[in-house]
Amino acid sequence: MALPTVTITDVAKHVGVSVATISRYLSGFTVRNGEKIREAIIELNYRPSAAARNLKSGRTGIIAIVVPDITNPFFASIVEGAEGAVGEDRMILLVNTGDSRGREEKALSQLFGRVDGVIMAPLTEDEEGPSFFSQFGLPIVFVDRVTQDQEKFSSVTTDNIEGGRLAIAHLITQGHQKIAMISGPLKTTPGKGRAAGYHAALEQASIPRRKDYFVESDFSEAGGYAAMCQLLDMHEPPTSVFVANNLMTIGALHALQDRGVSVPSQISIIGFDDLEFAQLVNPPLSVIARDARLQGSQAMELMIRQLNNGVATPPEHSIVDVQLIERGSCAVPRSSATVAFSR
Amino acid sequence: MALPTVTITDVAKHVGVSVATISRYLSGFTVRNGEKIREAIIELNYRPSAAARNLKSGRTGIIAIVVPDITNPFFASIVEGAEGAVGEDRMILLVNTGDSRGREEKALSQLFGRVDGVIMAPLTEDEEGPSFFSQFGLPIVFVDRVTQDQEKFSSVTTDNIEGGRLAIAHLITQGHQKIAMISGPLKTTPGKGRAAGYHAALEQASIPRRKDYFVESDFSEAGGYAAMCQLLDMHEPPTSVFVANNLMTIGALHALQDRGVSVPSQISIIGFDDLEFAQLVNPPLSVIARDARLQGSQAMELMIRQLNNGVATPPEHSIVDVQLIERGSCAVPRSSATVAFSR
DNA sequence: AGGTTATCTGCAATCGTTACCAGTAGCGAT
DNA sequence: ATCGCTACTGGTAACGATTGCAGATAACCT
Repeated sequence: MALPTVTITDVAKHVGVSVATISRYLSGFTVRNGEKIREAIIELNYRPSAAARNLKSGRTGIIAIVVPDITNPFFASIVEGAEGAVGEDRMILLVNTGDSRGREEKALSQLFGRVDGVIMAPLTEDEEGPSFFSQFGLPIVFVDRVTQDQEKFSSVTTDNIEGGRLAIAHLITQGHQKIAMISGPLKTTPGKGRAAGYHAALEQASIPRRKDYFVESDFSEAGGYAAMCQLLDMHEPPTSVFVANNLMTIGALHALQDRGVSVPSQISIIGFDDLEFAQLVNPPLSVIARDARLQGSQAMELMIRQLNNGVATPPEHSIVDVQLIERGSCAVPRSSATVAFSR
Repeated sequence: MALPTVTITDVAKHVGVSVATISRYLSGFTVRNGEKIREAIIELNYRPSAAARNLKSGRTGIIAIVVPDITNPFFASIVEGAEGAVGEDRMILLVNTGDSRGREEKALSQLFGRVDGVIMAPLTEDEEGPSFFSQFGLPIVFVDRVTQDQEKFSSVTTDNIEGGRLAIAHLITQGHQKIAMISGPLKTTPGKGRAAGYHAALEQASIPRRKDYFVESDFSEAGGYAAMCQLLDMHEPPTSVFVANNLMTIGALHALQDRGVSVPSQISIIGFDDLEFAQLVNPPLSVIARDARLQGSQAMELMIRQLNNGVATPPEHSIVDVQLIERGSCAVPRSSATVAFSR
């Protein structure tokens, strides 16, 4: 290992031609000593320096994906989808910002010059004025969440409002009136959208809005746990809860388990984002699902199109569908009478 | 966007000094016009070209992580752990090989020159002779799985044998005699190790080995499903099953659910690798757990140490512990009489 | 054989940055 | 004024590859 790095010059010397010829051979031109060169490359174990190529061409062949949390199955699926669509001659650089705004900014600035473009789920979208991203100088495709730079950058989002509506409509159909929501942060696109769907569906059914049935949390498991506890501790707890993402759903289910509250006989639960194990939970979890992998691959396709067409390409906005998957965690409320849960 | 890229030369001209001075300013030396330079950099929005720096220095500041499947929570945790240990001045490039040997080799060759080192969970370890990796010319740290290049590359693995033994010992303690295993591929390190633990524990308890109770599968959910079906279809099915990884466990549970076999009253199940939701499954799943995040961070630490100390650093081998987490999917076998499961 | 293409070749410039080297300015001491 | 010292500066050669240009070679035709 660590043999003195072999360069194109070494190969040229070894064969007895100029570096230009080697370079041309490598880029597919027919060369007189092609066979000899091929052998020399193998013998010397020559690998072209990506760094030098990048410098010359200005392209890196790398696309960054910036996500807040790779252990969230949703983001993992996005990455997988993007990975599948990236093609032969490009690679993915993953950045996990760990829900830290600082890391996100730092990472982004470090990305410059290392990648040709960035696919990202930004942490917050409450940028004031001309956003940080617009000065970034690299193509960006937003996925799952968007900023105000709609007219500048492409995006692939979910029909969050419809998702929220579907969930609540499902609960209403089953006779629920006391419908709570454990929401994500309202300053994020999905947080806002799903909450809007919740409120819209309630309004449509003329169910009055109860402030205490709407808990804004943070899309984390711990947050979901705490929020569910808060709902259970109420004097007049809801008969059903819509939980706005997968991690909070896991937390909420843990809370219910710890409190010994049974689903769906005592309370109905519907989550957002399907999970590999949603069917194995007791009872199988009903969810609003969407195709995260598709979101990832679409984002990658938008990015590649943009890179190939040049900077003049106008941004595109794609929205993937949501669907209700009924499994059994939602049922007719046991009684319309107030039932307080024991601590 | 896409303004003509501003280089160090532009900054130099703008300030009226030489490029050398700008370069020195950037690397932290005190220069006469430091303040002016700072302003010019901001005004022109100058970002140093990573490509040029790479070419000059020979370092990229990027460490690759190559995993077979990023949607597997175990690998996602590894990545997260590594991400946390990577430090300020390095980044992670993720490669998802999708269980394809071809992609793995291709990716590896593309990685050359783009990264300073590779942390990887190799797909197969049955390399004959001097392995592919030894010619790779870049530092490698193997994680979870190792190749025969022990004396050449560092690794962070799990005590798989002990894990297998723990699982089986637990079942034996509860009175099981008909203990089956759904194993991973025997040509992989973890597959081999866990199977060895299984056999060792049986032998120690003087339980005769039954070939038909050992099913070699492929670490995938579908594989686990099929293997469990095979076991259930037996004339004399086992009373307990040790499933060698998380995805196969999910598959196996699905199979049991589809067949209406209840756990643990009809069959006991113990998995390998904890899952976020293991406690939410019905019944809560007992597993052999290990700290995947720790494995990731240790791998990254080994890599960084190696990069800092130079190539002469001897390889190190770290093994992380396993532990039994009892939750309730294992119980005393209902009866020692043969019970066949209906299809 | 001579002339005309069609291919292939080497030279050298270039990408943006860093590092070496020599040089100059500033400043206090002589 | 001169000297020596420090602290900074600019010019320039790399790093390894690609590419336009002009020249060389081969191929083809009459």
